[in-house]
Amino acid sequence: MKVRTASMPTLRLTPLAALEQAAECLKTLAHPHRLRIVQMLLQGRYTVGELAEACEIPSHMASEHLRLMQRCGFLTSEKDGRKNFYQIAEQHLASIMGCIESRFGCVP
Amino acid sequence: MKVRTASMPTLRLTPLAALEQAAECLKTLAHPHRLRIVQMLLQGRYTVGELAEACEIPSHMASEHLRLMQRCGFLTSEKDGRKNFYQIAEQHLASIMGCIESRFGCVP
DNA sequence: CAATTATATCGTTACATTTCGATATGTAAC
DNA sequence: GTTACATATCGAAATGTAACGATATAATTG
Repeated sequence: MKVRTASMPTLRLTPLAALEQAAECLKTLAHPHRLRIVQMLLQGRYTVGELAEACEIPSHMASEHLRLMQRCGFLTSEKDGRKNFYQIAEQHLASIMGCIESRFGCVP
Repeated sequence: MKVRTASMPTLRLTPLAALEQAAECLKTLAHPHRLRIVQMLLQGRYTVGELAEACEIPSHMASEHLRLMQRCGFLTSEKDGRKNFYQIAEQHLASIMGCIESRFGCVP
């Protein structure tokens, strides 16, 4: 067993309960189409159909992805006629997406 | 179909192929025990047994989590006798973990 | 060499997620 | 009212993932 000494700084650990929440959110984010949807919504307001077209998937599947992300607090929606516009609700998504983009490309 | 105008800035989109890679990595990260392991390794070098104890899991399961994270390039390991020390290989983990901590707690 | 310790791997079971077609709901156009 | 459109929901099939006990390897101790 490791014994802590004065020369050893105390280890900062987030409680497991908080890490479970974090893992849930990351799992929700961890899908290529959902990443693209978030990336688009960080740049504007879009309808289900527009997001589906950008991801090259049928709109009923985009709808499902949006429902998942709405359920964990990432997004909100506003109906306008028969269109449904989605937008970012969780502001931390900007910084997390920034990290992802800086690692996986397409940032000058 | 949405028509782009001068007042509308061009939409920056990471290619789907890159988002698939990103999603893979996020999926690997999206587990409470793996998050704790990464959080610890960002603060030092630890053995399988130490990481397992901190996560309160049997060490053969810690070993499995470590294997997954090593396989996607997050970690490397160095044997010393019968102990195996793991450490961070992917430097972007620091900033991503920073985002997660700032949202899910335990940062003053 | 036998026993112990630290880590890794295997095979199975249980559970969750993704995707898809079909269908439903609500709104607008004719 | 009927048709077309946008979105949402349902159920099934396929696939993926997590956890576990058992077992294996490899280094150290006695």
